[in-house]
Amino acid sequence: MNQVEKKHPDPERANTRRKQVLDAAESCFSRRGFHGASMAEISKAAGMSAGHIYNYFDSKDAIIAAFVMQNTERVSNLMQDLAQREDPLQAVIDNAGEHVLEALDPKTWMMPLEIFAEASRNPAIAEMLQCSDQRSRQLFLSIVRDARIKRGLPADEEMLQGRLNALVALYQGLPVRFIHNPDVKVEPLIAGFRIILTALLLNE
Amino acid sequence: MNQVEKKHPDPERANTRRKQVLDAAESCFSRRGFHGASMAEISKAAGMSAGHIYNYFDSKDAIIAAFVMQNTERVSNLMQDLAQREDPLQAVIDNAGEHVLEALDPKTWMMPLEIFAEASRNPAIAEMLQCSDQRSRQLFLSIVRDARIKRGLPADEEMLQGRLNALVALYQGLPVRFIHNPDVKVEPLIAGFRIILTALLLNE
Amino acid sequence: MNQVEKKHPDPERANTRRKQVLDAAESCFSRRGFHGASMAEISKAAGMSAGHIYNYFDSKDAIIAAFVMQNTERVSNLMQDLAQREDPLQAVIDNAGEHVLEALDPKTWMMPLEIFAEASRNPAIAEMLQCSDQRSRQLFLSIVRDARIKRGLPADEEMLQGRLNALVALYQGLPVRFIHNPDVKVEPLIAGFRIILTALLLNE
Amino acid sequence: MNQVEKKHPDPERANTRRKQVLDAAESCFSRRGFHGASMAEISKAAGMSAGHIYNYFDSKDAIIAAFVMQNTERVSNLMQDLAQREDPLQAVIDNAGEHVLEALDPKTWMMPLEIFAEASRNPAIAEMLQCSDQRSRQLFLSIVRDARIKRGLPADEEMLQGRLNALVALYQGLPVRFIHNPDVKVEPLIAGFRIILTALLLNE
DNA sequence: CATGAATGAGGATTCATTCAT
DNA sequence: GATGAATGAATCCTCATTCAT
Repeated sequence: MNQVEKKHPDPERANTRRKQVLDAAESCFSRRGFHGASMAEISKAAGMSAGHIYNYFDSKDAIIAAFVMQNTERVSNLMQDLAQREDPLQAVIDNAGEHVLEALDPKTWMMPLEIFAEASRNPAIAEMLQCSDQRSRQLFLSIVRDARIKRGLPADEEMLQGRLNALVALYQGLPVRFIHNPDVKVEPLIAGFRIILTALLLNE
Repeated sequence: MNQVEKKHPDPERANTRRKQVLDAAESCFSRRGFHGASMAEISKAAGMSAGHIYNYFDSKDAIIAAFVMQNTERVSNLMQDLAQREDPLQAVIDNAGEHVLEALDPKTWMMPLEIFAEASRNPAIAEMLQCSDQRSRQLFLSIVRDARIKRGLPADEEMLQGRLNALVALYQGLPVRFIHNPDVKVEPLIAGFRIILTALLLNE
Repeated sequence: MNQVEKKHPDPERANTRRKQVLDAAESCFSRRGFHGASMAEISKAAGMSAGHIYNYFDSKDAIIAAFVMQNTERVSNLMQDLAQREDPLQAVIDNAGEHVLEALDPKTWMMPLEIFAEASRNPAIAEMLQCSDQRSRQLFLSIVRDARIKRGLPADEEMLQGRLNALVALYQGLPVRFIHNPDVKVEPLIAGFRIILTALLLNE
Repeated sequence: MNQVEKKHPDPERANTRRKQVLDAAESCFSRRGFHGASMAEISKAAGMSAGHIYNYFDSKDAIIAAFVMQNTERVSNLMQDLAQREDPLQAVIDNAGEHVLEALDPKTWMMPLEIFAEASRNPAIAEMLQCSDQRSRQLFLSIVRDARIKRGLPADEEMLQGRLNALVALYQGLPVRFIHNPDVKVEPLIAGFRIILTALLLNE
C-alpha cells in the first residue's frame, strides 16, 4: 500500500503530470519550505487545479516524499560518475572546487536543509534518506577501497567507513555553513577542503 | 523595540516562566518541528495557558528566536572554553571524540536541523545565526592563529579562515550525517575527524 | 492590487455568493455591529462555511468595506433621481416626508450609525465615504444651482455649498435623532423639515 | 441592582478612582473606539492595574455606560445655560457659529459617533440616551415655547416638538457631516445653520 | 487597597482535502 | 480527465475577567 502510485489509464500522461507537480513543488518548496508552501500555490505553479493533484498524489506528504526521493537520486548519480573515473581519489580532490561552488547557490542549499529538517521529524522521509544513503555509501566505499588498494594504501573497511562518513558530513555541512556565513571566501575554503580530502583519501 | 523583553515586576518569576516556556518549546519543537508544534501544545507542556505565554513572548516566532538564541550561546561557550586551554589546537583534536559522541544523541541533532531550515527561510533567524557565527569565528580565528604562531606554523588569516570554515562545516554536517546514517560506527568516524582536524590545524 | 475582486471562472455564481455574504453581513452587522459580528456568525447566516467566505472577500474588513460601498451607492442613486426631476428644489421639499419616514425604520438607521463610527476610526472607510460624498455634493450642487438660476435666485457657489452641507447634515442626523427619541412624532418632524428645506433652497 | 455603585469605605477616594478610569477611558475610546480599546490599555492610561478597575466597575460595559452617562450630561448643561438667557431664541442663532466650530474638532465628534453606534446595538445605552434626551427636550421645549409666546409667535406644542427635533437632528448630523466632508468651509456652513435656525425658531 | 499573573473562551484566518459537475 | 467550490479543523493570538498575594 506504501508508495504505490495510483493506476491511470494513460501512464505516460500520468507521469508527465506527476513531473509537472514535482517541478512546481520544487519551486514552491525552495521559496517557502515544505510547510510554508500551500497546495494552492503548488497547483497554480503546476498549472493544474488543486483537486486534480490528488489524482496523482495521495496527500501533500506524498508530494514531499516523492520530491525527496527524486532529490535523493542526485547523490546516487554523483557516485555513478565517480565510479567511471580513472583515478577516483584524485577526482574527488580535484572536483572539490566545483562542488563547493555549486553549494554556494542558495537554490542549491535551501532544499537540502528543508529535507534534513523534514527527515528529523518524519520517519518515512528519514527512512528514504537512510536507505539511499546506505546504497551510496556502499558504492562510495568500494570505489575508494579499490582505488586505495591500487595505490598500495591500507583499505580496512571500518576505517574507510569512518573516513567517508566524515567526508560526507563535511559536504553536508556546507549548506549549513553558508547560512551561518554567507560571505565566506570561497578560495580559501576550497583550499581547506583539499587539505581534508587529501588527508582522508591519501593518508596511510 | 527590538528584542526588548516585557517589563515584569518580578523578573525572577518572569525568567522562570520564560524558561518553562523555552523548555516546553524544546520538547515540542524536537518532536514536531517549529511549525508542527502548536502554541496549544507548547502551553500544555509548559503548564500554563496559551494566552499567558504571550505575556512573556510576543509571538510564536519570538519563542523560536529566543530558542535559537539560547542554542546559539552553546557554541559561543565552547569557544570561550577553548580560549582557556593551554594548547588549543591539541585540545580541539583531543576533544573530537567527545564532541562527536555528544552529537550522536537525537535530542542533540534534531534541533540544529530545525534551526538551519528555519534560518533558510526566516531572515530574522538567519541574521541571528550569522551574527553569532561571526563572533565565534573571530574568536576561533584568533585562538588558532596565536596557537599556530606559537608553534611556528604559518598563520595567514585568509588561509586560516578557509580551514576553520571547513572545520566548522564538518561539525555542522554531523547532525545531517546522523540522520542519513544513524548506525554509523562512532570510533572510526572519530578517527576520521582526527585526521581532518590534525591536517587542518597542524599542517603547514 | 486595490479593490480587485478575485477571479472566478463563473462570475455569476461568484456574484451570487458575494451577495449572499453581504446580505448575511447586513443582518449580523445590524444586530451586533461590525465588530460584534463574528465571521462564524456571518458564515452561518450566509449558509456557507467561514473559510469559504475568504474565497470572495480578502478579510472581514473587506466585507465591511464592500458593505459600506454598497450602502454608499444608495445616496448616489438618490442624486441621479433628483437630477431627472423637472423642479428639483420642489421635489426635495415634497419628498421630505417620504425620506423621513424611510429613516424611521430601525433597519434603515442602524447601519449608518455603525458606518459612521467605523469611518471615525478606519481611514479606509472614511476615505470611501469622503470620496463618494464629494461626488454626490458636486452633483447636488449643480442641480440646485441650475434650479435656482432658473428661478432667478442667487446661486453663489460657496453659499450654496454651505446650505447643502447643512441640508445633508440634517438628514444624516436623522438616524441619530431616532436613537435618542424613537417615539418622535413624524408629522410635526416632517413639517419642521419642510420649513428648513424651504428656507435653504428657496430663500434669497 | 442596576447602576448601583459598589460600596467603598472611602467614597471620596472611590470617586476619584472612578473618575481616573473614566478619563482614561475617554482617551482610549476616542482613539480606538469602545471595542477597540482594551482594558489593559485603559488601565495603563488610568494608572492603575486592570484588576483594580473591577473594584469600581462591574465590567467593561459598565465603564462604557458610565462614560456615556457622563457625556450625556454635557447636553443637559447646554440647556441649563440656554434657560438663563434673556433671549434664548436669538441666543441659539447667535451661538450657531460657536457650536459648529466646536464640532469641527475630531476630538469632539469621534465620541458621539461611537456612542450612537453603541446605542444602536446596546439597549441599555440606548435607554440612557433616550431618557436623557427626553429631559433635555422637555426643557428645550419649554424654553422655546415661552420665548415664542413672549414674541407673540405660535407655540403649539406638537409643532414645536417637530421643529426642535429637526433642530437637534441638524446638530447631531454635524459630526457625521464632518466625517464625510472634512474640508467643509465653515463660514458658509454656519450661514446655512443660521438660515435654518431662524426659520425654525422665528417663523410663524 | 492594589497588583498583575493567569485563565479560557472566542476572534480572524489558512489550508489540506473532498466531491459534484 | 479536470475543475474549483466548499468544508471544517486547526492555528495564532487577544482580551475581559478572576483571584492569590
